[in-house]
Amino acid sequence: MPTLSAQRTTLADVAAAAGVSVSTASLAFSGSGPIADRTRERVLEAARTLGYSGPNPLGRQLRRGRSGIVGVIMGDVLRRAFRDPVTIQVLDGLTARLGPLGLGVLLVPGPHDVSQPPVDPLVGTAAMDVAVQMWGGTTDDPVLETLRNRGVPIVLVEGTPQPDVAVVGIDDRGGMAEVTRHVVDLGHRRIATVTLPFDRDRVEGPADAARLSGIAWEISRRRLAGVTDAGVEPTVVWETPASLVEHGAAAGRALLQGPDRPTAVICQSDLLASGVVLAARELGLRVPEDVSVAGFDGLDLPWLAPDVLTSVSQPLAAKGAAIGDAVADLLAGRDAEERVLPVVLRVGTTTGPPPA
Amino acid sequence: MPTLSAQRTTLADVAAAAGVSVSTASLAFSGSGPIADRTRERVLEAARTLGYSGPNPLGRQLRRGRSGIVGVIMGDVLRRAFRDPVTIQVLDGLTARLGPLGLGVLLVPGPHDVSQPPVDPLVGTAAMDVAVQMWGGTTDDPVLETLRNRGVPIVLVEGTPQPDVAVVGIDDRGGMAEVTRHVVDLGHRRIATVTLPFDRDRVEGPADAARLSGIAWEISRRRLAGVTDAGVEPTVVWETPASLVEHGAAAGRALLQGPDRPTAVICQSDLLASGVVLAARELGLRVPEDVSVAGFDGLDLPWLAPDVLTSVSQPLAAKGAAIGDAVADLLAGRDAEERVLPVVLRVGTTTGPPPA
DNA sequence: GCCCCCGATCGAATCGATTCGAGCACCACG
DNA sequence: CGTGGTGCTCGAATCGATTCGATCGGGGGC
Repeated sequence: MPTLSAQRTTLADVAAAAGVSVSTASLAFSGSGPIADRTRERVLEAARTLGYSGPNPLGRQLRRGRSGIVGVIMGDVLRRAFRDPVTIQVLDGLTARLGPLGLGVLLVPGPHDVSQPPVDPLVGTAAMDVAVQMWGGTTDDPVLETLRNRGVPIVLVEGTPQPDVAVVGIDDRGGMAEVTRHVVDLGHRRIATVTLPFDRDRVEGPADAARLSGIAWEISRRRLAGVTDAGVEPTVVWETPASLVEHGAAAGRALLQGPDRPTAVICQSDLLASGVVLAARELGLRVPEDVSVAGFDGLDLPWLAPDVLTSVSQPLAAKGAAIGDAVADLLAGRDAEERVLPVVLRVGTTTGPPPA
Repeated sequence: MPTLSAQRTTLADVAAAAGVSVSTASLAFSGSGPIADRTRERVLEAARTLGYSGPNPLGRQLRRGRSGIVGVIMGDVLRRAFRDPVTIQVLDGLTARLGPLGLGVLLVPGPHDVSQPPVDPLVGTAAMDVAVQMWGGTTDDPVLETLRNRGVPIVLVEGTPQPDVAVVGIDDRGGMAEVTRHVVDLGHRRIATVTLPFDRDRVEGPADAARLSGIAWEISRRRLAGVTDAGVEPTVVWETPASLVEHGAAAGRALLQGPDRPTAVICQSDLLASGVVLAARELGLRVPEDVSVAGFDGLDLPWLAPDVLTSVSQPLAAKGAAIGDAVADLLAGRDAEERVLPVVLRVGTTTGPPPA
């Protein structure tokens, strides 16, 4: 039963079998420190015989004071967050950068819904050398609070800059201004906008002044500010509960009815925008002849083919890598500067001049 | 600087401050064992004063011999695996079940491509109490080999049953047979099928006898067998490199040309099927009047709306939960029985009688 | 031929908590 | 007033590896 013995075999056993001290055996595995080739061989041979597959990570971690784990806090239900290709691709870029550093990603779920406690127990108890919060992160975020108490360094993605927290983001505001100008330059004047959620309440529908003045989530606020920067006062600001195709479709159905419907809809995400496109088609409107639609993120959306969504491309893999760099900085004791990645306007086939 | 002191404060410090022994202080936190309320209060008070946020997980883990971590091995690049909603939703169900058990999920990437070493270093070195392999898992899988050497118990999802490994899966074969019979009953005779990858080579195109006889990945093999079970000999078996909309579209474009094109296409995943539907529309074919399309998984595909894909629904959250149960079994030292979850045919709007 | 130095190896302390058995004080009962 | 029991608290061992300083032996330099 190699399973059982493998679990119980320790470095001390191997050392004894090889006739060396524990410290020497340790050197044979870690490679740090001087050791004669012959000795190392002998130790490895003994390990092989005993079915010892290397030092127990738990012992190593305790001694080193490092777990080699980066906790990634998904700002929301896994399911929802994961249907967001943006998060996924960033996560992919992150793991790619973290792997060579010998670091692994521990998935920490956000709260499942408003009724549940806002902080997953793992946030307070799991071993992690650094935490990455993928979304949200207002100043009074209880998750950040907990992490700070533990003394875990934090990387915040697309959140509110604050002391003692490394921030990684993109130029949302500039990108949004750029795509808005593109739409304005085409001649549009009646422009509506569809936004990401404002806060944990996740309201759906047109936002009134009260809601507009209290947008908690940085990303929604910044992207909205971009529209204003371009000199546009949206006819409607439509708030969605999540960045999903179906919410975009619902927004589209609501916005694109009636005589004074907007001639262009600018969305804060590609998923929302593709929902609007589908809704427009459903209503018998041609895109872009009858209505122009723009998104944000620059995703490949195979199901819109042959159309290409006009959008603002953000460098997803690079963003993941930047997060990884920030993590490395914090681990090395450097304090990480704010990283803001550039975005670029992608003009597709879903925007054109407004109908005459 | 609460950060620094928090990191360095230990249970011993708290005990000293509270005027109790370390063991008593430990009891105050763990809650196991008898302790007077007043004493506990005193300890917690001292902890608060010192900015101690609870026992260091590393120490606890070493002592307990448990890390509280479940390693989840994504059978493929994160990016690709994550674009697969099936994996995501299962993962969500899994974390939901694992949370209450105090377990966290460590993401372990599969190899990025064929040229890279097939086993991520984390598989061999990261602390994990149980490993879950989400995909693949042939008998000679080097990942499983490594895990076995380490003595880490394994849960295999949709893989080849083998000794010492807990298996969770669904009734692929039965489900596929059912949907195939549905199509046959509608009157179809010329039926093509689009499959998931056969192996790490990820070939794209029609599969010849040689390839058909050597399908390494269990899931593709079983779903194909389901078609045969229903008495259907597919006119073409089209292999794809991954379960993605664009590969389905490519298959559709190739299959749906020419005079003796199939009247129905049965796909091994919904993503592939939706690609086929899009390709059909692109070619000016009506679905289901000109061609019927069926998928597998039972996903919500908002972009096909108002169409609903005929498919075989698998219980994704329940699958995640079943994996969690298997994990719990293994941790408790029970050996887990094989879990096979039922599937159910969902007749949508994409299948109908063949053209006259 | 002697001494010094360097490379290899070893011992022992340490990381931070958990846990078991022993000890102790106090209460209740006889 | 003595004894048995109960309920807390404490000491010490332990989990498995890393690492620093000390030791030992052999080869090279003078």
